[in-house]
Amino acid sequence: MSTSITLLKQNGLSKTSGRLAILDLFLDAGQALSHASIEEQLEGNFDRVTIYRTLQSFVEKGLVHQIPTTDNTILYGLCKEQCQDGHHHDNHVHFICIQCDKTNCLEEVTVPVVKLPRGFKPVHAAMLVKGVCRDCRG
Amino acid sequence: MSTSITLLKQNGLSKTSGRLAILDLFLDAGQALSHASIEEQLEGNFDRVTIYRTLQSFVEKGLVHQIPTTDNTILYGLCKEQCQDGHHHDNHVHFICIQCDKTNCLEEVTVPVVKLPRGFKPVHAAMLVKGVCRDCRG
DNA sequence: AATTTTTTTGCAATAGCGTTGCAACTTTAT
DNA sequence: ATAAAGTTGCAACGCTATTGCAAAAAAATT
Repeated sequence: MSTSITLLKQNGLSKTSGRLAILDLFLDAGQALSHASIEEQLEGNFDRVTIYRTLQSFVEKGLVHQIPTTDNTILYGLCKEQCQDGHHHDNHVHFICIQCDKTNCLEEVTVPVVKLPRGFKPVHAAMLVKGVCRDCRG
Repeated sequence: MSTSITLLKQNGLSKTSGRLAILDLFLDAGQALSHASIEEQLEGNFDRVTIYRTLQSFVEKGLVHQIPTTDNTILYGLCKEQCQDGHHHDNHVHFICIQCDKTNCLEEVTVPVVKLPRGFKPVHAAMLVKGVCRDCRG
């Protein structure tokens, strides 16, 4: 059975062609994707709304996680290794390349714990690093 | 001379009523602001487009910095203390309260340095912490 | 202080992003 | 095979953000 079908089942999502197609894009890409790039890659085979709703359901079920950006778009990341078992982790650092513009989940780099001022109670932390990625350094 | 006039001069921006009004909002707020909340507070005294352009020029000149979010809006933060001298720093942690929804610049908490995998060259790092803020904990 | 130059503002129009309601369709359960 | 539940596409809508241009304001010049 294909990885994408397994992933959908594990996360309690019914198997539809749209979800499989989008999930395969993530598995192939190995990087974070935006709604726009998904829509482009699907070449009109699925409606924009379907893509929005699919991404929404993926986030709700914890299949992918949202990555904050400063350009008012949302990036979606699929964690390959750690999340196969249904448990989702997004406590890793995200790396945004300033040359190729790709965003990678650095799953081996966990977000460090910081000491907050008195009174602030942390629940979740995210970290974004901008720079030049491995591929662009050559 | 008022703080806002000084800040504009220091950052090479001409003194206009719109910029002064928006800058005063930041100085009063002590928290990060979105375009929407600024527009609301200005009560129609300035055009939406003016607000966009003002924020853009503030970012360009380094008066304020953009804070990434996952809800496809951009937040703008003014660093009070460290940035008075014209030097802008945004290497601090941002705290987003999940109860009151306010975002604070924790200027005393610097973003920790993380060790990246071989090949990745960092240029800039940002950190977001979600949780309950001082005011909401009571 | 008056004039010129430069910059900024508001309006109108436009484009893009994201959501909602509803009927048709597909998937899953019985 | 059928019924129930969930998903999809379409159309419409609302919100966010950008651009061009003329009027207005600020800064520089004389």
